[in-house]
Parts: sequence; structure tokens; C-alpha cells
Amino acid sequence: MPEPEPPPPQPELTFLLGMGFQLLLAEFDARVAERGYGDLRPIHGLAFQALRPAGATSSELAARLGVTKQAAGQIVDDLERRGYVRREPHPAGGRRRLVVLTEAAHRHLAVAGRVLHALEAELGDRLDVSELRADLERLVGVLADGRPLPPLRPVW
Amino acid sequence: MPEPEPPPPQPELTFLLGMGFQLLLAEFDARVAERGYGDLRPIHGLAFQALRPAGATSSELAARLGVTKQAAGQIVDDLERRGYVRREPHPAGGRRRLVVLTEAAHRHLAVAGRVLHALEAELGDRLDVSELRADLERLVGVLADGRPLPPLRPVW
DNA sequence: TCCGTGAGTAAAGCAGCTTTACTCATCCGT
DNA sequence: ACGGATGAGTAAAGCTGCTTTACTCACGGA
Repeated sequence: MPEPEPPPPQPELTFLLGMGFQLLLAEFDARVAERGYGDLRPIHGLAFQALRPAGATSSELAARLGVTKQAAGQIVDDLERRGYVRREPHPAGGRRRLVVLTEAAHRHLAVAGRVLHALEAELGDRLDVSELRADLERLVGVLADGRPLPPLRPVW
Repeated sequence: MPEPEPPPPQPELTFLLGMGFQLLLAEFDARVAERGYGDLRPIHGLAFQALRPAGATSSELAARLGVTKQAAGQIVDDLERRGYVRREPHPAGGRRRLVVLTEAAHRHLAVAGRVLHALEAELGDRLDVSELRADLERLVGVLADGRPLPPLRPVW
């Protein structure tokens, strides 16, 4: 019989990472949606975190999210229409405008944080999460190879 | 001073999974591209794997990739134009057509396999990959909760 | 024979971006 | 004081990789 090419020997590490991320994020997203935030995608949560401490301009937001400033501007437009952010005059003046979170966004961050920690705690009952976390930190450290981590993006 | 919400305590597990996947896939993709396959995206590799043993109809391919049959049809059209697959009459007749891999696709699978294993071997020199793999298998098992694993998709 | 079923195709629509091309306000060097 | 250069923001079109809607066609069985 013909022997075309060796099959992947085990579940590939790359595959497992992707599948783990996909399943965990899906579960997180479903639970957050259950709590009334079905209108927010992961990128919105990342935007909230990027804006958390004191706000930012949409150009700064663009850099932190790894998208163009036009895309960031569209995200901010969308979030503003839905009451999650406000645009305020920028203290440094110029053409800048400071994008800041509203109370609604802070409430979402609090809920999302609680959901995430509850989820990790549940996982902690079934496997050694701290070992996994330590291994992943090493993996990320090795692959980043001294460079700063790029923004987290939809991958492909 | 106001105390808005607790900051995430550590690098979140979800974040680390996503970042690990993103970095590892990017490195894999770059190395495969260096070997002359810059024209193939991850979805094409997944399609090759789904078609490997004896080919499949494009509807079967759609199911395995988790996309509509129209999307699978477009992927097949694209791969056919570029010489990675052929459409043959289906032995079971009907309107079906069997999509099979050409030698070019088998060569790509062989190259991609070697690159992936080399990459994992390099990581193995710097961290305990088998422990990580075992942890990830447990994580995926817990999150899948008895259900079959869904197709791997771009996540968000 | 006719109908149901499932494969495949065609065309339009859509989300979420990027690219290209600008407008403005401020800053800095002369 | 002035004339760029710089960087924020906006506008509009384009693009990719899908989905949705709507068919056509071949076969299989009642």
C-alpha cells in the first residue's frame, strides 16, 4: 500500500492551543451574554481594558488594539452610540479627543471579570490551572523572544 | 479615592491561550511561507487534512471545516485553480464530485508537518511541552464536556 | 411517476476591516 | 511671525471571507 506522508503523531500543540482558546473564549462569551451583554464582542472588552484607567485618544486605542485608527474610530462611534464611551475634549488640546468609559462600561468590566474568575476557578477544580498558566507564560515568553507582545487579534 | 473595579490579577488564562496560539501559529505560518507556501492560509492546511485520506465531497468538507457548503465550494474552486486539488466524478454517482488532493498538496502537507514538529522540538528545549500538551488536553476535555470538538475557526 | 432529499451553484449581502486621500490644529525651527 | 512638518481625526471606497437566499439538478423510493 502507498505511504503518502506521516500523519500528525498526536493532537498537535498548535491545535490544542487554538481549540482551548476557542472553547474557553466561547464559554466566557456565552456567560457574559447571559448576563445581558450579548451586544459586545471580545474586541469591545479589549477596548474597554485599553481605555480603563484614564481614557485615551482613538489613535492610542488603535495602537493598543492593533488596528488602523479608522477602524478604532468606527469602534468608538459604535460604542458611543450605545452608551459605553463618551468623547471629551482632550486636556492636551489640539485636535485630540479623549475617549472615556461610561458607568455602563465599568459595569461590564466588573461583570466580565467576575465571570472570568469564576470560570477559571471551576477549571481549577478539574485541572492544575496554575501549572498550565506557568507553562503558557513560558511558551509566550519563548515565542515573543524579548519583543513586546503584539495585540491579541482574531488570528487568521 | 474611587475604587472602580478590581484589575485582572494576573495574565489571564484566556489571554495566555490566545496569545500562545497567535504567536505559535504566526511562527509556523512564517516558516511554511519561507518554504514557498506563502499563498496558503491556515484554512487551506485544515482543508488538506480534511481531504487527506480519500478525498471528500465539498459538502463533507464544509461540515469538517465548519463553514457553509458555498464557502467550501469557493475554497475548492480556489485550490483547484492553483493546482492543489482536483474534482473527480464521485464513485457513488449522483451529482456528487469527489475532491482529491494533488501531489502539490501532499508535498505541502509533508513540509508543514516537518515544520510543525521542528518547531515543537525547539520549544521542547526550552519548556516542558509534554506537560503543557497534557494540561491542554485536559482543558479541552473539560470544556468540550463530552461533546465532539467543533471545527477550529478564527475565533472572533 | 412524482416527490423528496441532498449535492452543487449563483448571486447578493454583510461585517470588519484596510487603503487612499483629505482636513485641521498645534508645534518647532528659522 | 511664518511656513512647514507632525500627528489627530474623518471620509469614502475597496476588499476578504464569509453567510443568506434562492435556484437547479440527479437520484432514490413510495
